[in-house]
Amino acid sequence: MTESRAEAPAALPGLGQLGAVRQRPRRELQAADELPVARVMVDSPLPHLDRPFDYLVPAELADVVRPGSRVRVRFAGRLIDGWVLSRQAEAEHDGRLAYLERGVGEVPVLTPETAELFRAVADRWAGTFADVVRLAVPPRHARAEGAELPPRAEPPAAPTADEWRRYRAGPAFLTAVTTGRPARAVWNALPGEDWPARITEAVQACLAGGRGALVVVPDARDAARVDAALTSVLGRNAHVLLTAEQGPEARYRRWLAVRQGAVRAVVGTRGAALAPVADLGLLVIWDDGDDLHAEPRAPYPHARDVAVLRASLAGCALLVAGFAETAESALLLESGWAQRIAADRTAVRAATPRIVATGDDAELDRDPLARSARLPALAFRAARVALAAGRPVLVQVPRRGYLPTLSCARDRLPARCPHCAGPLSAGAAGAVPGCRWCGRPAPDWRCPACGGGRLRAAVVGSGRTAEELGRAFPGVVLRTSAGDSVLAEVPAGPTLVVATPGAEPVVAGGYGAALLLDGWALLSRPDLRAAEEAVRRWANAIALVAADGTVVLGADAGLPAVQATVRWDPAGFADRELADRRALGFPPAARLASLTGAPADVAELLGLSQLPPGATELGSVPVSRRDADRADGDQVRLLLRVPRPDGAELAEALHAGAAVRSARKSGGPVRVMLDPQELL
DNA sequence: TAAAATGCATGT
DNA sequence: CATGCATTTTAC
Repeated sequence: MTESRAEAPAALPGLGQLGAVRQRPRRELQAADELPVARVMVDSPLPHLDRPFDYLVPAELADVVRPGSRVRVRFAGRLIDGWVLSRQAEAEHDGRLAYLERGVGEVPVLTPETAELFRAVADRWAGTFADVVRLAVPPRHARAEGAELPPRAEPPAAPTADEWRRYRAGPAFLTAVTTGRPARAVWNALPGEDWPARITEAVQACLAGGRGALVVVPDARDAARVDAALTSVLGRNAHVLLTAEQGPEARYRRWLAVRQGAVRAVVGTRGAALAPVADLGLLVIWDDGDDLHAEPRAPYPHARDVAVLRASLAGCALLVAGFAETAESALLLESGWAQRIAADRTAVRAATPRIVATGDDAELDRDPLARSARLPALAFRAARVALAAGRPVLVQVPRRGYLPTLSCARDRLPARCPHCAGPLSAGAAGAVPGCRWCGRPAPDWRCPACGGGRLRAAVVGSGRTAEELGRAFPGVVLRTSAGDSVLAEVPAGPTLVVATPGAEPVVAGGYGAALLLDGWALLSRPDLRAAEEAVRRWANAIALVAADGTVVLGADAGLPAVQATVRWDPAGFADRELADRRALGFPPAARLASLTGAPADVAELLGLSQLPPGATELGSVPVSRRDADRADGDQVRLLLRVPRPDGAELAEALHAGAAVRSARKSGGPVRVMLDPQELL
């Protein structure tokens, strides 16, 4: 019922075989009277086909094929899917036009706003429109199309901004959202903040003003928390939850309800940043430093950057929120594009538990067994006090599986390449250390901080923590939340909760204490974002601790990341991080692109791309074969850097280069990523 | 997977 | 050096 076919007339009887072949059943179709040309984007992964194609709209489809409609078209012989960008009076193509084969579904899947957004996302990340549509529009499910839409919820009253009064500019932001002004803010949430409730108030403010709202969170557990908060305030029908782990039918049904404007608020994970919310008034992104916001499928957009782009295009309000703050957020503030929403120091002090860093005990550190068996005395005492008072204790342990890399033997700062500031790696045992980015050897490396020349391998992996703790605190209930058994919540009471970052359960009233172990390991990771990531993980754990609780941070108190955490100064840390990145020429101060593929293919793409004049090549390095990746040949990765203003030009050049390669059908695939998340 | 363009062998 | 048939390329 939902498919409309442009029927070809039945073959005429009596027409000879030869005749039938000669004048091909040239379908006697008539073009629509009004706007007979449809401008169509075809669903092809080939970059050189990433442009509109003109088709004639048969009269039978005149009413069902609208801008945004999904269609089937004959393209180079085969039938493929496409999306109608617009209906036109005239074609741009001067050759013969084919007719659209049929329409698919009644509801146009693209809106003018999302069509523009998808094009902008494709352009920003050097990808194709079709790739972005694939991320944004769930697979069609015919049964879901027949489903009834939920009843429309009435706009709620504007919320009281009571809890937002703790933050400077907080109530003003809610007012701006209610009145439809495109306010843009970076919100530094206080520890212990019931952030799903605050976000719910912002959504309520937006709905009260008659516009739609969209909330993007890192994972399904966070989405469920916001979903519950929204339901408790707005009821069941005012919003939907859009996450990848729903079944295809439910997913498409909810997406359609949003598309048709039956539901005006959405909470979901990264893909939801592209959801077709009608008349968007507010975008919220929570914990934008979480790498789950980075989409692992082409063209690899980051949900925060999508949100920033979309807020600009749609002219809507944006709230970039979290307990921690990223260098990207700091740049939004520095440029004046966004304003900060934060509490003053008095309120911060009142809300923050006591946080102490243990420093690092060199002796414990040298012996990993001793390290896991003997908790620093401070941590042991804090845990015992909390448990004795009948309160739960959170123990945060890093996930296993970090790469062995090199750091200064004395102060443990990551060893960086003197030439390009990439991380040094030992490579084969005993080999000369070399740079993971530019491949240069660094035989006479010296630590820029302390002048030391000795390197040490930083290998991490603490799986035994739970066991060891059980022995240290006999008789105490021990729960773990990690990997595929993540707890959303634990009951209040004297429990030891061992969790990996991102999997910490919440507890009513907050934890009595938190022990953040192996901090030095987090900080000595080779990643560019290691320090920012460490601060973010610590901040998220600290935020779960009661204001009268204690946090023991197992890291050297002299390190800037540790100091910022102990003082609860995520904003100051982000500013500093931004300055550091600028000095090194890294995102977000500069824009990078990585090209990964067989050496010849990478070289070919580079040769075909007209890079902006300011582009510099950071050299190509062999890429270690990723887990289940194809076994074929050695791959290299090339990094390109341009000044931030040239980012669009860089993306365009690479897309154009890829288009030439695909038109030529030459060579194997090259993966292009802009501002890639992990820079090992 | 349909037409158009190109390549190629064959016969004059 | 046309002609017919096979193969490759284009893509509306």
